[in-house]
Amino acid sequence: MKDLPLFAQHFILHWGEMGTKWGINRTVAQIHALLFISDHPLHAEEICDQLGVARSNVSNSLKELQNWGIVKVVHLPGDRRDHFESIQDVYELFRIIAAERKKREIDPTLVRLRACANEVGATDNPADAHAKEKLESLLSFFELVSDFYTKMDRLPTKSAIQAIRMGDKIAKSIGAFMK
Amino acid sequence: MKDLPLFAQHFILHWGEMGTKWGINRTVAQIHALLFISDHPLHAEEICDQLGVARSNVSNSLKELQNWGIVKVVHLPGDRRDHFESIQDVYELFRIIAAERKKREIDPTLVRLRACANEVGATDNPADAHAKEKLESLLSFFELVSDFYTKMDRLPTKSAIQAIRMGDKIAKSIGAFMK
DNA sequence: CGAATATTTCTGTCTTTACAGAAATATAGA
DNA sequence: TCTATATTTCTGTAAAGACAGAAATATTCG
Repeated sequence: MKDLPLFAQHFILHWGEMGTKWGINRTVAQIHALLFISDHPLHAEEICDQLGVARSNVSNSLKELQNWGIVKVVHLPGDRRDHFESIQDVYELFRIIAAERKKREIDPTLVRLRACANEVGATDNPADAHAKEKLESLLSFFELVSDFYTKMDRLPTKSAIQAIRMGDKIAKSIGAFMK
Repeated sequence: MKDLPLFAQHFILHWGEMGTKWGINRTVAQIHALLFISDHPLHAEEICDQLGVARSNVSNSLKELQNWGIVKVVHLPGDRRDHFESIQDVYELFRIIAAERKKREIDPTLVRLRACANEVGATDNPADAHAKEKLESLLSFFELVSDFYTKMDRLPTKSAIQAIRMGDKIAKSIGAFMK
């Protein structure tokens, strides 16, 4: 890590810590940070040297990043080694991460909540009335979030960003309209 | 856990697994799930029995949930024991979670990115030009997200939900407007 | 104040995850 | 095909996190 400029070290370390708070392996996040700020694709050995982690660790972490779809393999002419580069566009990056998290976490939760709602609906025990209502409201919320995601994901980046920028004005006008 | 109806068991177990994927302790998430679907506040001993975890574990997990602000202590007349209840409104629940995550994760990242941007700005080494640009675009993105959060958080729940519901129409109209 | 009960903190164990180094496998060019 | 190089998988160890049970502390009521 000593070879890297100080600001890069700070960024990579912070990104690694952030990762752990979001259930992402520290090394995985650090490698991503390194690739993200790099102006050219790196091969595994370079990543080892820069971050001071074992070759195997880098190999597995890179596979993980490729599974997430935020790092790609590229080949350089006259070089047999795999080189790796991160998605460079920030919005695209988070769009992919959001899509992946939805697929892995929101969607299975929807399935589970629907199954639970079925189970509780079948028993129809009055003692479960409150729990039933709670699960249903939770399900509604996740469906709302899921639908919103789908809508936003269909939009081109520029429109989506614009919508985010104008979030308050839009929501305010809706609020006024509803009164 | 055997005392609980099957759907409740399934929900609690799933919620626990979800938690781990988001960097939240499994037991913490399970206790929250239990309190969320419960129609009355529970005391620590009841939580132990229902989930089959140690008293100390429950104690620490409850403290964690209180730190997040999604579980509150209540006292029942004629009972010395602390009783605990979860925020019951789903939107309010996720509003609080979002606020807390922003405070713990987005805000420190903003601070860090600004510091990095400063550091790289000071050196002004042409070799760092690309990294500088990357960090700046990342910073812009986080500032956008942060601002959006602040705007949305100021809105009453109903308006916010309405804005989410109408997300696609709004964004589409912006998109058309921009062309 | 003292006993009973409730709660937190401490300590050690167990489980899981992270990770290095070695071994095995795969790949490309000679 | 053989050799050099790249990559992945395997294996053991180390570190971190989760958690139970015990001990300590605090609280309430008689």
